[in-house]
Amino acid sequence: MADPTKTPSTPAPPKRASLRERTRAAMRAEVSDVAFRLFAEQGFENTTVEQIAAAAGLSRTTFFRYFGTKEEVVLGRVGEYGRQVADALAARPADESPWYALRRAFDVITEAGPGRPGSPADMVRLLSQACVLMTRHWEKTQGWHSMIAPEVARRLGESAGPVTDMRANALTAAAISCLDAATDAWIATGGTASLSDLADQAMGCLHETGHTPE
Amino acid sequence: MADPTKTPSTPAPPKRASLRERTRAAMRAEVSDVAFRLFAEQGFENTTVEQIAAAAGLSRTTFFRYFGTKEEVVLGRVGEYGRQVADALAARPADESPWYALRRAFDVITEAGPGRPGSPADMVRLLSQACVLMTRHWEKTQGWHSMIAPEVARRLGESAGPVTDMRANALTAAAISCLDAATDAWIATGGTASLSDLADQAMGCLHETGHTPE
DNA sequence: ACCCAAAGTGGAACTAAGTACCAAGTTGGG
DNA sequence: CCCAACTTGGTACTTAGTTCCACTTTGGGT
Repeated sequence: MADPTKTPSTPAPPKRASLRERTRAAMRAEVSDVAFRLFAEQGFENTTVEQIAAAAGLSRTTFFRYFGTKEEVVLGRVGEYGRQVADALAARPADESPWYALRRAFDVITEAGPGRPGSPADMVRLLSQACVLMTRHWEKTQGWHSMIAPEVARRLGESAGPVTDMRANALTAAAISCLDAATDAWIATGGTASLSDLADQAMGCLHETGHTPE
Repeated sequence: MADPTKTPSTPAPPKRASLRERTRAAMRAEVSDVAFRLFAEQGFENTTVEQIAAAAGLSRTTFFRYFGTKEEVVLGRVGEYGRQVADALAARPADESPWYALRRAFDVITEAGPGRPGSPADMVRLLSQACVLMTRHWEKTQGWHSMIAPEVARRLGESAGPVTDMRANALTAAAISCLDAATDAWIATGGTASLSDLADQAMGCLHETGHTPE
């Protein structure tokens, strides 16, 4: 695996947006478009870098100069939407609660109609189908999530159904995320802090009743 | 990438735990131990399948019969802990709130001292270092998370510090998880439902004020 | 208009993950 | 005791990703 930190794509502009850099960005965009067309036609896994390079009119070698990884083509696009969400979040009134502000920032994604080509909605479809994030796919099929979510669904005490399942999935994934955040913070301290306390903190900031049974 | 659904490891026991299956499980465990020793010594990326196979006394080919992927060695171990958490969750009193029950189920991980070899705590350390889940690493360094979390931290209105950062990370990751759950549910409906409503539902079940600014 | 250092390009050769296939060896259990 | 089923290792292949080198292009200053 390539180290994602030393991406060969944009080595931080030393001064301004020089002509060469703009050309480079344009190339990246064009190659990305070509790649996504192929992905949509034959799927992510079934599309080789060679095909993309050929279709875009460059060599395999050069492709890897623009994208360090095949995945990076997809991830780059995802990152764009992330930037939009981040911008939307920053634009929200400062006195809103973080959770509500986040919900409104996500409108950038949720309110985008699936009509326009290349819209976030379409991309979401492609991403889920493409199974790029093999890891997340695994987590949801074989990992903790699938083992825990059913029990959570049962505990929600609602009639079984797609909406209840979704709520259980959200709850489970959020909890796991909190645990992840706690362990990350714990590792950052070199293991000196109390992982248990950190987990309380992380989960508590989402639902104050995290400390009490009911 | 191998399809994680057709894992060559345990093709569903047709009748009982036959002798051959138990032998197989024992082999898997032993190979896994050898692999983790190598991972700990030289890191995940720098350890080749060939090395693991040689150290375990089997051929490369046979290794792939036990583990479809090098990652699966690690993921298998993670899955064991997941099963423990799931069991712990099922054992909690039925009248506890889901969120609290989840918190207590995580005690299996958080309360395990980092002393014993192969303890969850040690494994957590290894996993974060190994960067197996290249995706999650990316998400946290280049992805949405890193773009959104700082803003959330600012909005928490607390003095900057490691704990605030962790709370912001937890909040951000949880919100993204909710959005993921919503889009998954949305895709499951073929795009007929309102993604926006689903997002409200998913985020709302964690913090009731998700629907209101304050 | 000219020039050159820097950047871009493509090809060849390499490592490593993962897959497909085959021929031989082992063994469980009737 | 035996054979069908399972296991094993070897070879050959595809693809992602890296490294190196030689060649071409070009931006931008003189």
